[in-house]
Amino acid sequence: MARTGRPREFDREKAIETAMNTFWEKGFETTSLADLRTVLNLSSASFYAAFGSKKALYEECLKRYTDTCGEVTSYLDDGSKSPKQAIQSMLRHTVAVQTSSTSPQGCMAVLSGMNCCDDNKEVETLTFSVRKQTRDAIFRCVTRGIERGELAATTDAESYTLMLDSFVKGISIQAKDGATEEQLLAAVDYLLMNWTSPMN
Amino acid sequence: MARTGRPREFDREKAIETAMNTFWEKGFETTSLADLRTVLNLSSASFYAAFGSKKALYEECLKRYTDTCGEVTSYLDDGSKSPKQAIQSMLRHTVAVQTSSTSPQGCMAVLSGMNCCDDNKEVETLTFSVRKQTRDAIFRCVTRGIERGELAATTDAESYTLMLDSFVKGISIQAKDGATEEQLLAAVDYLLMNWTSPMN
DNA sequence: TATATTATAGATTAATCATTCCATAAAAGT
DNA sequence: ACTTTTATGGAATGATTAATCTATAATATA
Repeated sequence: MARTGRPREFDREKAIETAMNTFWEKGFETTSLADLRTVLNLSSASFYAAFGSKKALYEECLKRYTDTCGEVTSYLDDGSKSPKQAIQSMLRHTVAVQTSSTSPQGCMAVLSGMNCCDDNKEVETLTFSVRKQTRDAIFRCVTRGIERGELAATTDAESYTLMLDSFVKGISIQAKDGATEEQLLAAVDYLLMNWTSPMN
Repeated sequence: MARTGRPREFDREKAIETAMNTFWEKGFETTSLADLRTVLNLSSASFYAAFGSKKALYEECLKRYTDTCGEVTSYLDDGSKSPKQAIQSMLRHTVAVQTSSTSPQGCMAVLSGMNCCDDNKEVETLTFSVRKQTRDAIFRCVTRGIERGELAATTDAESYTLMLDSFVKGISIQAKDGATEEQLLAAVDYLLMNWTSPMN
């Protein structure tokens, strides 16, 4: 059964991508509905018919982000690599995405939903859960590193994870502040010297 | 010559401290003038007579922050300590401040002025310069570490600084996300294992 | 006591905020 | 052709934004 009614005149998927980039660059609170209507070239009625609300659109955009360029758990949970290699490839991918000239700098989950007013605390909660997912995946990777003997058996997985994850979250600030891919890749190399690897 | 006219009924210095904490916790854009008037218990006229504008007050608050609890360059430029010890004491102080229960979590220069609308780009610029000052001080410290032989002579000071500073900036996100002082101090210890110190 | 100066409370402003309403248009189903 | 359904453009909504205005109050100086 095909859809009835007047067909939409714009590509909803492309609109989400465009809105994602806007939220990513400017943040949830700082992106006004007028901003969205401008970049999407939509009337108010069309916007609300298609997306429900600014907040609902943001949720779709954040999901799009974690489903595409912001996805990192696949790197960290890749059992075909050594834990150190998994962390390394995740970090390199993260640096590449966050310094790319074709998308906003930094991580959407760090930069776009950190400070919301009381009415929009769900947005903070949502971005927090994304940040937590990354941290949990790093923890799994560190745990495997200890199990495999890549890291000392005495390593406190939680603290070591927090060390790595703090660096990861800091990349967003550096990228936003103008650090280049080359500079951050070199920083990644220095960080991983910390990871004592008797095997490679 | 004493000041003439009706005396102010509130303590301007205390007001700056209070406003600083509000901006620090909620961010510049998310803190409304109504919010400020509430926490300061001030009428609009009194507010503008005393501070000029929301932006001008923010500037005073950020200066207050970097002059007090947000001050870190003194740790990094302390020549009486070894460069590694200087970095370490700076990191420990930073962790203590950013996880203290008596003030907002994280760093004001990272969290309060990251995403501003077009009218308030000066606020972004201002917080950026604060972040840059910290990075420059870390760079000086790293350079001294190389000169003294604490770090390998082949160390790229810029990249190593970026590695350390990314961690520093990431502390803000972790603190805001609920990391405790103990957890972050342990993370600091793991980070500094990276700093190869033949001398201590 | 009179004047100059500054602070106060509270109303007011124009702009912007996210959202909704209304009339019309374009498609599918009967 | 007619009804149902959904999308559209554009005006209108009430709330909130930062900032200003008006009138009055409290101080120092002359």
